[in-house]
Amino acid sequence: MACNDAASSRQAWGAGVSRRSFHRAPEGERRQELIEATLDCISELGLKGATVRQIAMRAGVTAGLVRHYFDSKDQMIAEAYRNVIASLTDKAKNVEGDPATRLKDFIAINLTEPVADSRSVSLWAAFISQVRVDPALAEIHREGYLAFRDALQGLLSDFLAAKGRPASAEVCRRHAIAINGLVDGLWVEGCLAGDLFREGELISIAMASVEALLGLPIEE
Amino acid sequence: MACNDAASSRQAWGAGVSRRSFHRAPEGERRQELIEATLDCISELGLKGATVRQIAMRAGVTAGLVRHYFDSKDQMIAEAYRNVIASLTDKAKNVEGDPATRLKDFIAINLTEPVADSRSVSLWAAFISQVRVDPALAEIHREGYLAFRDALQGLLSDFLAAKGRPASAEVCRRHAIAINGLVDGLWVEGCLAGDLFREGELISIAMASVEALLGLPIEE
DNA sequence: CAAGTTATTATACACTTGAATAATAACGGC
DNA sequence: GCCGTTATTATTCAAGTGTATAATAACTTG
Repeated sequence: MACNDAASSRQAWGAGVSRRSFHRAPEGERRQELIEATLDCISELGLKGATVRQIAMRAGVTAGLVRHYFDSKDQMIAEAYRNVIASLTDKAKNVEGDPATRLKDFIAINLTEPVADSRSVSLWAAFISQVRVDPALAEIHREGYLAFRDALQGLLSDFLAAKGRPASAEVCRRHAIAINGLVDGLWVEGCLAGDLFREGELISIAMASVEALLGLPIEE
Repeated sequence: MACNDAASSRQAWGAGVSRRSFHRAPEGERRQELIEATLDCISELGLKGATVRQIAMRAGVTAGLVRHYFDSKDQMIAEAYRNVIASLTDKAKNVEGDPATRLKDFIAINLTEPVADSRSVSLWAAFISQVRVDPALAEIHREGYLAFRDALQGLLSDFLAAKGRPASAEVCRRHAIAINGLVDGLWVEGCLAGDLFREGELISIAMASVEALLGLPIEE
């Protein structure tokens, strides 16, 4: 984020032996910038548009630098994937308050920006499409999915208990699978074609659906 | 499907001026073979592994032929996308029988092979990831989604009427959005990590969820 | 402020890509 | 059975790919 206008900081160049001036980024910062640039490229240009040169250009550095921070382009992309999964799940896992509020917020967060936007779903889809190709990505997906579902299952367990209807782990598991599917499906379509839905409609549908699935009102 | 072993049909070659013998495919057949090979490549190697040469090899022809059937590689891929969408929606749209059976079959079909398999979801994701890049693909997706949801909405409308609980278009729309999301979400996860679920579990969860969402048993 | 370390640049390389071209083998009509 | 049409092959091309390497500018340490 610090000094990305490298493109404009070229000096005279071409005449003598001098080369472009540059900025030495602090520890770890350039790494994150490169990952961010990678994700920008993937979401805007597709996976095959995310070339080393294109990524470096966005990050305001030259292509060679990529190999100084990562063993290979593929490794950088795998690391970028972990970043995406984390950004999609972190926000939802940090909900706070009483069980009903936490459940409600969990659903709303996943259907609201920044989790729900076209960039996120593009990135998610790009990686999903590689799950069959690269087993490492498959493993990352699997962990992310299970962590997400487990978090949801915990929320449901607490919620049902608080409502005086404690449920077995098995029942909670089935509810978690269903609600996870519901939220994921609505998230995808909302991201891809948000204009097909009215403002707040998806959240409203999601809330009503969860209430129907659990057979309980979420609010007091 | 007819004569794919072109790789083995090379003749002497190399010595004189003769070239590889080949088979002139009937009208439209080669086109479909190329599309099929394209989809195979995308699902197994990813979008960027689906090169003209790789695709041609799978189809048992040489790379140049692609441009004889399609204006460009991109156009061929767009056409392949239409193929995928069609294969994902056709089976589900042709359900027959009484309203309850049609609804039940619709859900089951979407969560059973061949609709629900890792190849399908890979292809779907590969294209979804390009929706932001290529507006033509965005339009194809939009049409496919709406057709699918409209079909579901019709099924729901018939089902509710048959159960003596006719519902307005608006109510059916909301139910269709929710159930579509639910089925899509379960479909994705089932395709990606089917081993996380027991045999038939996803269908069982989907059926129970739809009953809860509609507030009605599906069976008699 | 000098010397050493290294993050960064510039350039080169071998290879792959989608596309264009010309030659030719396969087939349909007569 | 020959001939014209065209589907198919073989080859070429310029542009783009990830990676390797050497030079160098920026910072760190004394």
